[in-house]
Amino acid sequence: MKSVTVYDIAKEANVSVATVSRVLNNTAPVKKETRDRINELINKYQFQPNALARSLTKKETGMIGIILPDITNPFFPEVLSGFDQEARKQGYTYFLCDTVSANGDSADQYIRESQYLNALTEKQVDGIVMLGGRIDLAKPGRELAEEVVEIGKRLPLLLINGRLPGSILNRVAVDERLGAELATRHLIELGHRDIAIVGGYRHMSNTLQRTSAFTKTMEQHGIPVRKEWILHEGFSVASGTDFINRLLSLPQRPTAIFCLNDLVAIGALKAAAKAGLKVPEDISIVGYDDIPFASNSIPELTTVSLRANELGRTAAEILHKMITKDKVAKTTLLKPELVVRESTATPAGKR
Amino acid sequence: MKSVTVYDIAKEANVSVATVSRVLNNTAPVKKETRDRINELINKYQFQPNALARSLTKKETGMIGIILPDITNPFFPEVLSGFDQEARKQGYTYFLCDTVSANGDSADQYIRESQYLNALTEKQVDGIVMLGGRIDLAKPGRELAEEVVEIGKRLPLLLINGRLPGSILNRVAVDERLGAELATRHLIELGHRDIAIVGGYRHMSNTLQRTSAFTKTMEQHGIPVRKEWILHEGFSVASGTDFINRLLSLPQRPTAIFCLNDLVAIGALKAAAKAGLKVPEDISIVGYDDIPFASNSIPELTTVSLRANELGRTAAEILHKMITKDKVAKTTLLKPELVVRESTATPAGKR
DNA sequence: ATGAAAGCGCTAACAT
DNA sequence: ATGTTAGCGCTTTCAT
Repeated sequence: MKSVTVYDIAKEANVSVATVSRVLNNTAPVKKETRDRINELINKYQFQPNALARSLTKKETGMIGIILPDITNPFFPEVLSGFDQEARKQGYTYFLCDTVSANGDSADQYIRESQYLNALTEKQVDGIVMLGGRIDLAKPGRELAEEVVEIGKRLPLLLINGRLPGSILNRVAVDERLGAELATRHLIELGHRDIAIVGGYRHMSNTLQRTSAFTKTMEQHGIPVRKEWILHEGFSVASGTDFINRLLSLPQRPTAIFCLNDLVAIGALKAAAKAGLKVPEDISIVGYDDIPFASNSIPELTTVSLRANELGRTAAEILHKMITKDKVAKTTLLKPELVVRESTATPAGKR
Repeated sequence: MKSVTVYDIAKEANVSVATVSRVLNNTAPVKKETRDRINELINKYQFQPNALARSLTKKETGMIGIILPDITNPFFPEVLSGFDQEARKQGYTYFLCDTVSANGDSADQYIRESQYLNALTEKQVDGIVMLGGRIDLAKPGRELAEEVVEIGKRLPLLLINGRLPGSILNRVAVDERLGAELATRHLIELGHRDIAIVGGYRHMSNTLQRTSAFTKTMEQHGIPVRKEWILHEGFSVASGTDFINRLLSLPQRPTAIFCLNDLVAIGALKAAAKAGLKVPEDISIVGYDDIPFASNSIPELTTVSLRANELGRTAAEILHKMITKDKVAKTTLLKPELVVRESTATPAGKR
């Protein structure tokens, strides 16, 4: 099926392709009469200009790419949704690049990131947003970092909630330390002193930052932090139940648990229920992220909201500015918010 | 920043662009010596062929589009994830087109669908997958349907879990009637006779089909269906709690509730808890979709699995076949599965 | 095995 | 206000 081109339209309208292009893009005045004639033909043939050809000459595609770890993790659809809103508003259409690897191997994930980075630049996207993966590493390998930085030099590249040490890449992020501080202080103010912190990965900078802020906040209140109540290595529901089971088997049990994401908190909720513990009466649980389900669990989860939607929206906004060469701050820091719901309360001993 | 092209490579290698193209695409034998020389240059300059230019001549882009209603609804990320897996395997990169409208107005959604349909064809995608929106309508308007059908004539277009009456469009779907039958029979076999069915929208074909299958199954077992226990108009958590509250205020209460999606079921779970009812002891609840959270609620939700991941994967497979002009069945029907967890049990009266 | 040149469909000077 | 033409960067006959 041969598709119709500007030439076909031009010929039938007895004008040159330039004129057709002019009415298409409204880029120069065209006599109403001929414009009408052309528009009629466009309608008649349902003519759609070939965006590839257009982009080839204009050197802009209106396409952007977003690389993220796993759309199946409920945090990301929220971010993506905000991103989508704003990107759409600016007229972009975007490639979704999910880097999840079937076997959970993170080396695979980084390879995938590289592949997508490549595919996206070949496709001449106007900009790229990255989220998770290597940019969340506490110390990413030199090559891993360099590759991204290199691409960041050739086109607008924005990191969400991550960084590449020493690089000049733009980023937008939610203040990790503040988030952890909010959660910790909430627990302390409720009267807790025996607080565990679980979830995350020791090799990820977010985990490190949050844990460090947690420790600092505890110390500021003169509360000791127990090593055996710090359990990392996991961001899943399953690891959440595992963490709590380990905690419960300890001679000394905490009265509150700060989970480094909501998935872990949900796992904790489940495990607590199975163990016959009531939340928050017997134990308080606070999550992190405020995924949609956090407000639908029983009890509803007290958590730290990363305002994911806004984060995504902001990212798209900034990327757009970068593309249009507007000035943007190198780092945009969003403030997280504590959302107090039902899973936290004053510890039993203090009521 | 001027980017390097085949010409630059060709010149420096003392060959013609044709030769460079040959080694790039491995499309004709090239003397090892010159091939090496070219590859070296490619490496040296980190040369990346411009995919736009390539696509312009090859008339294939390796890009596809997926149009869906709302990535924030946890069912869709599951589908998308399966789709992603397979699409990636086939070397496609895809545009995500989310048609959610801020104000929840479905007219807006259809407009958005049209816009994306247009944008995607202009961008010369190799194929399109549609999900939700107008294709879920029991009777879509003529224009709405025609537009899609028209596009389906020009390029591979596949519908997931939907249809356009009388059209010749390919589709892959999960058997709606079977799903509803599975859920209903499960409840009946448990001993329930007082069963309500809630959720969905009367103008959507899935709601109609499921409700009809529910009714039929009930009748086959000689169980009357009560009109006041059929509550449509909502797929959200909030509508779920609303449905159940209405049900509980009735003089006659059902002993089991079949919710047309998991979100509604979760709302029902919440409302039941607030009303002091124990699930499943006091009332049984079954959902539909098997979203990830269904296995994380307390109690865990008995539900009908649409095998979303597989659905997405299958869609990508079929679309690929359509693109490569392989033969494909017009309709591919997947079988849903009942997943029995904790939210259903024998009714109190029969224990 | 390699080169020359046409063409993919459009936009953007530059003319008129 | 409109036409001519030269690209954009690549692939692909057709020659050699």
